[in-house]
Amino acid sequence: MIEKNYQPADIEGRMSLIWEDSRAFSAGRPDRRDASPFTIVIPPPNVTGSLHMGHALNNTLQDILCRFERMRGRDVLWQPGTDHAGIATQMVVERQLLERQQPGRREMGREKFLERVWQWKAESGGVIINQLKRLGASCDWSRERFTMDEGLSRAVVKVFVELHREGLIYKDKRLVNWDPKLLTAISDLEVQQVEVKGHLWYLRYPLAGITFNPEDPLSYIVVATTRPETMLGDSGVAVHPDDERYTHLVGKHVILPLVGRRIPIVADEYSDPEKGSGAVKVTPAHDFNDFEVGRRHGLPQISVLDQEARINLVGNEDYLRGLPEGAQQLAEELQGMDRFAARKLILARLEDFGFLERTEPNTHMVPHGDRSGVIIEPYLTDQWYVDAKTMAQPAMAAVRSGATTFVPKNWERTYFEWMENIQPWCISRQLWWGHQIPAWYGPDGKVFVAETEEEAVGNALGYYVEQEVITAEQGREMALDRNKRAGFITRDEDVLDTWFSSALWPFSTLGWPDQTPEVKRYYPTNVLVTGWDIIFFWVARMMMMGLHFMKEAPFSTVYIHRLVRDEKGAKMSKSKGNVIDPLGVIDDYGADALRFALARGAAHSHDIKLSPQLVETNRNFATKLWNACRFAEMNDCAVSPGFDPTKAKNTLNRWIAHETARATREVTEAIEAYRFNDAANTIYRFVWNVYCDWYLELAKPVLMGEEGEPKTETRAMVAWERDEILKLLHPFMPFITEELWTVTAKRDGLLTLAPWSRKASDLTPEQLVLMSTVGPNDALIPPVLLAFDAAEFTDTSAEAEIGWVVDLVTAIRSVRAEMNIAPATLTPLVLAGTSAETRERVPRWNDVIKRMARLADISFADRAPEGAVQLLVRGEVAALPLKGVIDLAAEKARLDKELAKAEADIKRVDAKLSNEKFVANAPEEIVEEEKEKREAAEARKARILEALERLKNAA
RNA sequence: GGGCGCGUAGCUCAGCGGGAGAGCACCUCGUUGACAUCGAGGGGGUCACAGGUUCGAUCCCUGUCGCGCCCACCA
Repeated sequence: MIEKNYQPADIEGRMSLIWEDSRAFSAGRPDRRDASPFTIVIPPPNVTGSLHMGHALNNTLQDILCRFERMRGRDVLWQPGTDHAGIATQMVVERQLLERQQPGRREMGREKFLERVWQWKAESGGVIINQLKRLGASCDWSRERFTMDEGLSRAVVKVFVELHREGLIYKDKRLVNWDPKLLTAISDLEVQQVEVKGHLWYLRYPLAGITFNPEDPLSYIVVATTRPETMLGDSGVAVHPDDERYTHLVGKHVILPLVGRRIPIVADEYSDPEKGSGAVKVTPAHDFNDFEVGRRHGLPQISVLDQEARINLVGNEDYLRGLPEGAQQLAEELQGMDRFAARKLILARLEDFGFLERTEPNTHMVPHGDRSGVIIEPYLTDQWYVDAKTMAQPAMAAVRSGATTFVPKNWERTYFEWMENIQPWCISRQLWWGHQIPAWYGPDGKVFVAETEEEAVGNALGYYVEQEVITAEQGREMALDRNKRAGFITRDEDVLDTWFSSALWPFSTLGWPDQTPEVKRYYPTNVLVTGWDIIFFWVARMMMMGLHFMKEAPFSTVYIHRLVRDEKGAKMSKSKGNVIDPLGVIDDYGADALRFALARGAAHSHDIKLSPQLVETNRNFATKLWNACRFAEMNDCAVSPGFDPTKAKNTLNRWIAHETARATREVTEAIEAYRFNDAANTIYRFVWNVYCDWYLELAKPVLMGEEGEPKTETRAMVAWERDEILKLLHPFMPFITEELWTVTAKRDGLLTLAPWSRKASDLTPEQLVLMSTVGPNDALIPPVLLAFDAAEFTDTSAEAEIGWVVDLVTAIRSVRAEMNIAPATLTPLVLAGTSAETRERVPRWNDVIKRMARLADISFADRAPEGAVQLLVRGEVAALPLKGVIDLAAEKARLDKELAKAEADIKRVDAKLSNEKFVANAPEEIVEEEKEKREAAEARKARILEALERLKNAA
């Protein structure tokens, strides 16, 4: 028995358990061994994460695909898991320590701290997994993975070691984006350019050998800068080689103000004559461009800041080298000062001595750390890099060749754009939480990279014994005792960028580097579903790693969805306070309603604007479905074992079967094309506007009438239809559909494992496999199946007959409303001059039409009675004799309006048909259509004129 | 500076070469035997603007204006 009221919360809790108990979502189910696999790897949420609307959308879409393919008989693996999220997690735990006034990370030491993080992970990590379950995500939860699992860590080490051996991972000393708050290097992608209102300062750099005089422009050269404090590290001034203003100065020197360093003026194309003064100061250790300029001209790299971006000059050999007496004083004064405080002081000094020419306001982009929010400092350090440029080549080729396709296709351009300009990927992070880099150093700094400590240490000791740095005996002792080798062989302290392990996700989760059966069966995956914000972070890097290690792209399709925004279109953010919590929405309206709202909004080229009200609308839809099923139940509409919908005799039943086949086809094609919104909207309309509004309403007289064959058939058809709807809707609204499936009949199995279309159930397993074979670009081959279905169900005569009923009822309702006829007033209907076809139809629909159009009776006549309202339905006249009730003038006005419309139609068509070029150039069928339109309009006009004539007579 | 996307009914969006669509909101009517979380009906749009291609343009091309986003080391 279906409960009277739809209560999503009850249902959803229950259904989750049932699915879990039946292991419905397990990959490799015995009944699917011969089926073709379908794999999706979840974008692993951070262990620190909790479900937000972006997750809700992302996972709803994945779930739709997985449930759809599962119902089509495929062996689905939706691989779940979480990401260790290096920086984010470390920050969470550090904050917790601070809140509890416990010793900080550094006081604890690395080992203790990591223990603490693992403890945190065990206690509160991964709450998001349960939240995903509440959303209805049909992952194979038994296969949940974590990027720092033993197995996945093994994959990380293996990849690092192999890429290092191949020269694709290397260590380099160059400028990195340094986060002075988190005290770690970060990658280009973790830097956000933020527009900042600042200043452009024009500085006078005195020429060497000439006495500086602020009044004499020939005694100095002007450089402009937004970061005056970096002048401490200047080691040159660059001018453009073709800039005639400065050619005579190239090769000469300037004396760096305040500092006193003598630095050269060089000619370099980097310098832009249009910008600033046309001469630019060169600070190789604090600016990416200057770094390159400095390299080209052999200028020294003078780093003047420490890790926390404080001035560091005292004892700084690079800085002090070649400085005159007295330089020490400035160094001491500035030492330890924050970079911005130092800027102020330096500017004041420059001004005091006449070195500051002028100051201009200047708005420019300043790099910020996306986690810390502080200004990033280009900083000279040793870091590990991936040769992304080399690895990007196969990754681009795979997309170019179509081995991997982006949907929508435009994103490929974005992908190429980035890949073509890719920079070395800095993968080392000065953090503790993460995969520690498998590199060990000897006393001379030589690097030993290996998969295990034993191996690396063995190699190192062997090397140093051979070099006679240590004796063989010492080597043996150190090999056996970690304490003995401490200080001699040390491990790299750094960990890898979180995205390094994420990049391996499509194969590391399957057990790689072991050649597991899962790797064989489920790699490459079919589709990756994600937002555009992590195309670079994640998608591109999975492509690189997948192609390199698996020799195949990790997925054949990348579906990129849009963002979820609030109802006004603003990005949801905590600070704006416009965040809609998916779990709250689920509490209020149910997961199904939320999912359907998201799916209906998931258009290709628009972000989704979500409001609670929108979810409510979709909850109402669920209620509608619920009540439709209750109606079926109340009328004893039950699944009938031998029932074959293709053999239905009743026109109405043939019609709904026809409509269902059409809807099934449309929904299937839409999901295949990742047009989730089209799919969901098609079902919405089919269920509400076709099944409920017309089919059930038209079936009522039969269902409430006497027992007999029509009633038996209709009951079976109502139930069959209900089941088809539950199937179509299941990928979108899994909970309510599974509940209704369970409650409405004794079933052999769960809906979630039921065959997608009726015919699929009739196919042999071999046929099913054949049809779900993956083709190029993951194109499935269901058109075979659909053509089959459609042909079998197509019934144009049923369509025409029910169409006529629908039009007739609609026309009568419309005119009754217009004429303000009370619903209680039953009016007679006279069909005038009807065709034999109509005459034959009427008895079949007599009850229905009377009921739905509020009629007293239906009769035939040669012509419409005088003073009747005359309607045109499919070219024939339906008259409502309402003499006395209707306002003749109003009726005349109504007919005049229709006449005008018919005449306008004729006129427009005539304009076309009389155009020789149109007749000559337009396709034949279009011309033919236009002619038919004209005829129809002419006929309509004739009928309306007759009607007007009769009206006149009545008056 | 480069790139992408979007401007269609009050709102959110479909449609993307041959007569302007949906949902929500709005107005009118309705306690009809699944459903008021509902039913019936209705109003409302020079499809941003200007050119071009075409027999024909909301749809294709070019430009303009407006909005949003991404990338970029420019002093």
